[in-house]
Amino acid sequence: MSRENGRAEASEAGEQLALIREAVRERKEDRARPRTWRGAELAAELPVARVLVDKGLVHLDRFFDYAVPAAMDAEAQPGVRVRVRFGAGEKGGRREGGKLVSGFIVERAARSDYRGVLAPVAQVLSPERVLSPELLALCRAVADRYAGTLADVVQLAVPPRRARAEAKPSPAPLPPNPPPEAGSWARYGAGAGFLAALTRGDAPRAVWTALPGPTWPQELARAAAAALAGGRGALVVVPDGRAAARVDTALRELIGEGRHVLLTADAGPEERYRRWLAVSRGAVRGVVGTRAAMFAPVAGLGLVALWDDGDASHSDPHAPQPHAREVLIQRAVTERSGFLLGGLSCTVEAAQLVESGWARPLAADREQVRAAAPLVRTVGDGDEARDAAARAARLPTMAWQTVRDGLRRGPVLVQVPRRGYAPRLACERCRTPARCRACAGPLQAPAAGELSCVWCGRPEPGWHCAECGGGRLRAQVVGARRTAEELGRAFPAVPVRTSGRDHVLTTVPDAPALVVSTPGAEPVAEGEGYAAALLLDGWALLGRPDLRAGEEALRRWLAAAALVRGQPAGGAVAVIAEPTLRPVQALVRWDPAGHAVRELAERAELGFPPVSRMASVAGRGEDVAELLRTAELPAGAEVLGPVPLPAPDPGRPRRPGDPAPASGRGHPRPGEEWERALVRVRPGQGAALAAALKAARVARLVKREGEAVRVRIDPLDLG
DNA sequence: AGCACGCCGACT
DNA sequence: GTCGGCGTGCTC
Repeated sequence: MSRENGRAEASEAGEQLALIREAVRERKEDRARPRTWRGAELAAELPVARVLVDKGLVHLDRFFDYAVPAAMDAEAQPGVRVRVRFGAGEKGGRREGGKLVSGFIVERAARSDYRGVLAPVAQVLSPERVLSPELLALCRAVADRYAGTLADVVQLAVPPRRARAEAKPSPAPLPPNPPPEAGSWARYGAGAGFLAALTRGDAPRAVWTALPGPTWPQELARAAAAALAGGRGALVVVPDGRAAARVDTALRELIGEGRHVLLTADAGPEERYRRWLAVSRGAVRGVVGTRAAMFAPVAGLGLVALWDDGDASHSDPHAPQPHAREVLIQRAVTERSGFLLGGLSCTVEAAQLVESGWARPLAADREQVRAAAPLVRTVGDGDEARDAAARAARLPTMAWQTVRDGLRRGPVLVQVPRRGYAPRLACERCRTPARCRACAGPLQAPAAGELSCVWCGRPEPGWHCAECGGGRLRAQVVGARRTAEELGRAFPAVPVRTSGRDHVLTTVPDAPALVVSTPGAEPVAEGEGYAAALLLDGWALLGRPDLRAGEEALRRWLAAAALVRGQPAGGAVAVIAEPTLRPVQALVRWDPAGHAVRELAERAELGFPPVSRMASVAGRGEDVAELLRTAELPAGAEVLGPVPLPAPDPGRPRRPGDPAPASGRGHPRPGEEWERALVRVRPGQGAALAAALKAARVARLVKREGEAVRVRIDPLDLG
């Protein structure tokens, strides 16, 4: 910078300072208006506070400068929550009124680029620096990736304030625990080495295919303990409170009290904030929690771990709907920490991390798998039952025998699908899913209307199966849980216990019983585990109109089957589903990683996510079209559709866990026709896609053209 | 989103 | 001449 330049800037800054001082003096003299502050002077150093104003409006996704009164100088540090007047008009060189809104100071500065009179910070809500520079950078990165606003992401990352929790000091940090033994990690070839690398301070990245059985919480805890032993932080994110409690217990057994916290909703807001503060203040370096914990401001992160990334609850329902896997990948990279993505199953995204070389596989050899997994047998639902009792229960003979034999030795798990899965169309003869010839999207048949593509809307009147040439389609109809009731009647001497959405059982005793459960609610059987499991209605899971149907079916089957004793201990599983289907075969062979690799290859071939990247744009037809026309999409971007958006099912109220209708405003109003388009880009262009869609949306909002549109990066419901 | 400013038509 | 219609643009 030249001498002249420097001087010019300095004098400009001086002038501005004088202007600010004058404005503040005027305010002081204006006694008619009550003030929340009484400072006569501005802070001597860095009198400007850059503030993130907490209003979710897309076009306000930037910082605003405020003056820092001297009285607030010490407390008005970057990261604190403040109240500021926002939206006031200027009158005679002075600001009047304006609504009090809250925000965060993100930076203190010597001068402002704003050519006007700065309003003073109205109030520092608390001196607690909750939005650290690291957390701010993470929120910024997540907002960019998901075409969302910083304020929206910060709202997810920083829990609401609880004054009482802030008043208490956090306990003093404890010295690191000694490194843990390898324990059950010894069953995995690279397991002990992975733990050692975490303790040493390295940043190993692994996709871990967990062996069936109840030990994975201990293994997650051991990995966290290994990172903590090296004096670094560890963050473990799991899908639900039940899993979190199991990992929490395991970690406490390993490293004792006081070195980690459990961050879940059921602790209550105040207790949760107290624990979050202990992490934020650096008093505690270990975190086990559910989705929202993915942002936990752990100091010196040495490990981020995610369990079961295929579980839908890892996707935040609040705008901009970030996925825990993507957020933790981001953290592993920028915070140079180790990374562990584990599950009984394996998602396509996880397989892609391995295939791209970003992470390494962490799996046991086949011998270990065979020893730990139950014997899985499969039977197509067309097979006739030969004996009368089996026919009464509407079950194929083999399934019936599996249950009967299991009940002699212990509890038997019966997995029934949840209701409400929409059917997908498949070839009647060979059951190959029906796909669009133009974009390979799934086909749908509206109640009255012709066959068309769910993605691009192209009609497909003369469909013929690409595999076998068949010309007839079948829609899969859910068989229902009635089978389970009938099963209960068929074994009258055995107690029937149910676990579902409303009452979830945590455990069941090690005694003969039929345990009927929906996927995800399976109780853990005490002792050795279930003697057998019966997985019913595979077609309902496989027939969902979703790109991930196969992966999801396998994930749920594996989760249930992993609760059954290993084959050497007599554990047996019967799955009722077409034996030739890929997920069924993967279950029989207990090979989730292989399944994911094959799915990944197929998605690459068809141009599906995550190999390509997608975004969905929904809104009134004219608004969708306008947004897509104005957006400067990356080269080669492909727009599929738009197609009419199916009206939300009014018969089924939303329940927790259901995907939320995103981003607050902008629902189809009665009588309003909504459309949805998908935008598909090549790998590596996801960031450009998000940026383009965000820019186009901002431009539209600034110009106040049309209604809001919903933009969703990595949409889950790809019909 | 609010709210103030501004540039044209009917009124005292 | 002045009041006020709501189109346009900004919010530190």
